[in-house]
Amino acid sequence: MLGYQLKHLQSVLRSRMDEALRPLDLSTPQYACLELLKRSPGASNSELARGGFVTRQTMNTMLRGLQDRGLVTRPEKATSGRVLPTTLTEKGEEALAGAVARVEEISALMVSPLNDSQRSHLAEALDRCIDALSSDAS
Amino acid sequence: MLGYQLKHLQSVLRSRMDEALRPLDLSTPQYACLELLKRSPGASNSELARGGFVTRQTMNTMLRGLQDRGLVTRPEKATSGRVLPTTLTEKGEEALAGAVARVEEISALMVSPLNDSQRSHLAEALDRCIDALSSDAS
DNA sequence: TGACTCATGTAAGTATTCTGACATTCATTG
DNA sequence: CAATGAATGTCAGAATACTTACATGAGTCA
Repeated sequence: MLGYQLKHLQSVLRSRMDEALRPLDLSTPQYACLELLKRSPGASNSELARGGFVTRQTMNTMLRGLQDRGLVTRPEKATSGRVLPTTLTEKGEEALAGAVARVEEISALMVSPLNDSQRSHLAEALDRCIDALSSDAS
Repeated sequence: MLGYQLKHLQSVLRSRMDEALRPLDLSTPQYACLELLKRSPGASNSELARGGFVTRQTMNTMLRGLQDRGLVTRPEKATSGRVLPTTLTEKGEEALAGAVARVEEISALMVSPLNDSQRSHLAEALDRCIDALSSDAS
């Protein structure tokens, strides 16, 4: 039953976010990718894939799209190993800034029926559920 | 931030469910479809699509797959309108029963770190968030 | 040093889901 | 009654994500 609620909320949230980001020509996964890069500049493709909960092949094609649009940059050759550290461009930061503003609105709307205490408890509960399922299956 | 947690939990849950259902040759969306049919026997394709948070085209192809495997039945022609009421077959109910057992385990594991009160509050909070985002955008 | 293991980036093909479009049926409404 | 609108089922094509597979580079250990 809780799994169903999760899917429901995720579905609605995804719809709202896609709507809000469409004017910027960004999808929700693309937004997530930019957000990850903001937090972890120079992250590798694989790291971004793990952070975005997609395969590294999927993230790879996403990065190419963002790269072709000039939102992110990757060096031609790796300096060490095979890792190509990705960073946001100026243009990418601007796009992200606009996107964040829109997403924040939706996020705020989503939790608007909850007070601060309830929000903390919700976040705490979700983290515990994640831990419980993440046990050890790699 | 909460959106990220939701995506994370959903991702892990989906993985665990797919693993658990693989021996039965069922995907998580297929399981959801069978579960919906159990609760609403004779549901239409569109109703199932709404309940499973997918488009009716997607649900249509899913139903064909389940139909070809003999898990669900649809009449050839509609008795009224265009609706083709779908129902679980004997074989479908058996498959669902096996699937439910496995899914229940995972569901139980997921909420194992929470006590009864916390589980209620979590469910309540999720419902409120859903309502807040579901306002009026059709 | 050399074999082994592991993680990474990438390519190709498959699977899944969505968007756009159309015909059909029922209900409403003038 | 005729016309309109809404909902349904379905087809075709595009987008998206995944699986399988392979080559490359780094670290480990005998």
